[in-house]
Amino acid sequence: MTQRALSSAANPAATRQRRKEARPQELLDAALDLFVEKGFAATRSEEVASRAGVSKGTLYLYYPSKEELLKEVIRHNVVNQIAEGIEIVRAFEGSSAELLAYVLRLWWERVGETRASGILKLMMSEVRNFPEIAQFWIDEVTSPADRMIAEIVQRGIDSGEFRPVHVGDVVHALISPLLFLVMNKHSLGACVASEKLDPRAIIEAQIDLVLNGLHAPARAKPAPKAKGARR
Amino acid sequence: MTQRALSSAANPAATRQRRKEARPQELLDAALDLFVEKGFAATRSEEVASRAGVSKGTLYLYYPSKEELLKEVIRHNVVNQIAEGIEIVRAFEGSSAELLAYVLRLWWERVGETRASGILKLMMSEVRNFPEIAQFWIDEVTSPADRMIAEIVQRGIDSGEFRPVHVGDVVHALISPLLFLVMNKHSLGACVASEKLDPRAIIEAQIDLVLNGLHAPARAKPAPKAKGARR
DNA sequence: TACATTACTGACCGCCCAGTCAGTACCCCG
DNA sequence: CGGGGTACTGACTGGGCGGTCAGTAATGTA
Repeated sequence: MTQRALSSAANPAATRQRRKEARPQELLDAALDLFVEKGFAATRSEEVASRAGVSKGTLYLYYPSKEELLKEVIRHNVVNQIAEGIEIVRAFEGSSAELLAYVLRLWWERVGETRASGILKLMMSEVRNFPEIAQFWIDEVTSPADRMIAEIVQRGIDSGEFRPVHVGDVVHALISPLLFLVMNKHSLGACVASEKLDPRAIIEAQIDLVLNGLHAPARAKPAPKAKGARR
Repeated sequence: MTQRALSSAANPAATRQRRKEARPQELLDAALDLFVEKGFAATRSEEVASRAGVSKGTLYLYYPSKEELLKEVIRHNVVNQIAEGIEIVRAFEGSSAELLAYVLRLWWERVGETRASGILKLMMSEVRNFPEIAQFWIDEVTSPADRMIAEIVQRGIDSGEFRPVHVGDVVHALISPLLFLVMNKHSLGACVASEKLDPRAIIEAQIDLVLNGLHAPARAKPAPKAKGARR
């Protein structure tokens, strides 16, 4: 996907090319990388163009402003992921514990390890300057995702597989290490080699730990008490 | 026109004041708030000055450049916190489980709830543009903190209170929800009221969950569950 | 080969902002 | 009360960057 951009940037005598179809995607890719790495405000639009192998003028042929480019980067990288993931999960058959483990691993494979993970850092860093994006993000990403995890946990409680914890809080406990890994990958981990973590291992440990913490005492089916009650 | 009205020290008098001693701190506070809110690159130095109740020229009397101001903001807000926290923890007497719970609550109280939490977001967002800061941060913050938590967990394992998990991974499981809360507080949570979380509740849930996940099988020595997670 | 179409270029414009410095006014000391 | 030291100001500058557009060259057509 970025080969073309890299080659034309590296190739000194590259002749000018007309590739109307490929430009938007290449520009989005370049913009995502740079916005994640340097931040939106610190990235010059000419850099984006240059990394995509075009001139600044061409960038503005496809996107009316730098800000609109940012929004398109976010929209474009989010849209496909979510619904697709939810569908995969719905099709899963097995215990709630297995499903939770499956979801975490799947998410890391499909998001954490890919360039899409950069979107998360981008959001964290920049939302406050673009409030409209915040609402979009909640509606399209966090709410659906939270709801999906919550359903799994709730099902586990109902079936007696898990003890009756507060569902919302467990959702956060499950999600936060994934975000932690992503943030690390795009901040400290990208600066200092010694800070590189082993994501797979951490995720497996988290699965192990939380499933142990959720597991209902093995004796009776209904769990002993409503410890999770709050609010 | 109304620069002075924004002053935190809040004397509406239009007369210019000479307060050499107080300026540096006020400038650092203003800078921290704005850098966290808008990002380093997107914050104009005149805004910082104005929020601190001085003119831009005064800012440059105390800090030689915007970048140096950023570094000073980070240094200043980090130095005190760490060593102090470690000392408090060393003085604690009690089971490892109690100590872990204590540390999480203490951290939230001393960092998560205070303006110091903004430093975390600032780091995540900006380190990649300031590699020197990354090393400083690791040496002064993440390494000591990780080591401290790891020691507690290790002690718990040695004493048979916890099952023999991989220490490093558990440290991440413990830390990540705190970071999650902080990042939320300074990004989505600061934009959309509906995204506001209940940090205390989430921390209590995390404590409950992880301690359950860590708990060694009850066969041999440890006393029955110490689940009294209440304040 | 000649022409029409249009994807692409890059020099240019005007605004914005980090950083400066000659001047201002506060405060203290006599 | 006057005068000197200095904390503070804000107009100014120089460079940089978002955004534009007249021009250029690649491609399609005949």
